[in-house]
Amino acid sequence: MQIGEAARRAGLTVKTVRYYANIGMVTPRQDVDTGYRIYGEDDVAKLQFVGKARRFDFSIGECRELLGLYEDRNRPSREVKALTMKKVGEIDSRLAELQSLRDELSSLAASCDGDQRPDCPILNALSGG
Amino acid sequence: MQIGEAARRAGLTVKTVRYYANIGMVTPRQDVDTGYRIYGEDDVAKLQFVGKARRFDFSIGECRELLGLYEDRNRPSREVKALTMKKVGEIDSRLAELQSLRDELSSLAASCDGDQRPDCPILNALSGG
DNA sequence: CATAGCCCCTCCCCCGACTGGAAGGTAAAG
DNA sequence: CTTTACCTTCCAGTCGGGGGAGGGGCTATG
Repeated sequence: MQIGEAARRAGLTVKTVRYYANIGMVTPRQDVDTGYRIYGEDDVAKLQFVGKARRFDFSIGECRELLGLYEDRNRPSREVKALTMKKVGEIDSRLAELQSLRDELSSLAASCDGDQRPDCPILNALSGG
Repeated sequence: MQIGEAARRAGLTVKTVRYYANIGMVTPRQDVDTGYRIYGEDDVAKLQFVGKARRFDFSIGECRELLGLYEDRNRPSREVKALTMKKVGEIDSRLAELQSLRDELSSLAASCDGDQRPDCPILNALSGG
């Protein structure tokens, strides 16, 4: 199939799929005459795999790594699990960070009258060290 | 003072402070002879303001907006509160998104034995639509 | 006097992960 | 034959800076 259908079936944009081909992540066959990229079912599977991993916040490098493990029929699942757990840890950190940010901002908002007067605790807090 | 001290006192890198000068966010005086940027106390206050707002996940554009409100002695605090509430909403969305991501990933990891066998639920889940 | 160690400057390229658009080839339908 | 909908490559831009080259300048020490 052509890139358009492959992209549609993988839930990605054509631009993104072309980008993945360019960086050597998912490399389709190429029509010698037209220069069109030709995707097979296996390519679509890989695109779906990468798409989902990206939505799971894996970086391109990590996707490449996962894809390597995915394609290697003899890989130990230990490596995959380790990578996943590492990612979970990172998400936990980011969650904690965002949560404290949210609390701080929302208490600032609560302490602000939000009226016409120029005195605003939010700006005061921001301007204080 | 010179850019180095201003950056140190604002908790930013020199590169960042120079960048803020270039984009017109915090514009110091300039020594005619040496070309050095000269920062005053007011500039340091603005840098601190922007630095904290950035750590609060406000974008450069939003910082510019907040800084405008900060510098305008007659602005209604309503505008500031609205901007803050909007940001809190965005953080809430991102939190929910990250949380579901985390749950999905961690349950995948839990279902994976992590041994030598090539069968891995994580990869199976990723490759499934 | 030379050297070392800082501080400052501008300039340009680099990152990730794409996205947008220009300019042009290809294929199928009317 | 023309229109439409694909596809191609290539270049530039996004955001928020970071890295480093190449240069000027100040002070302190040998």
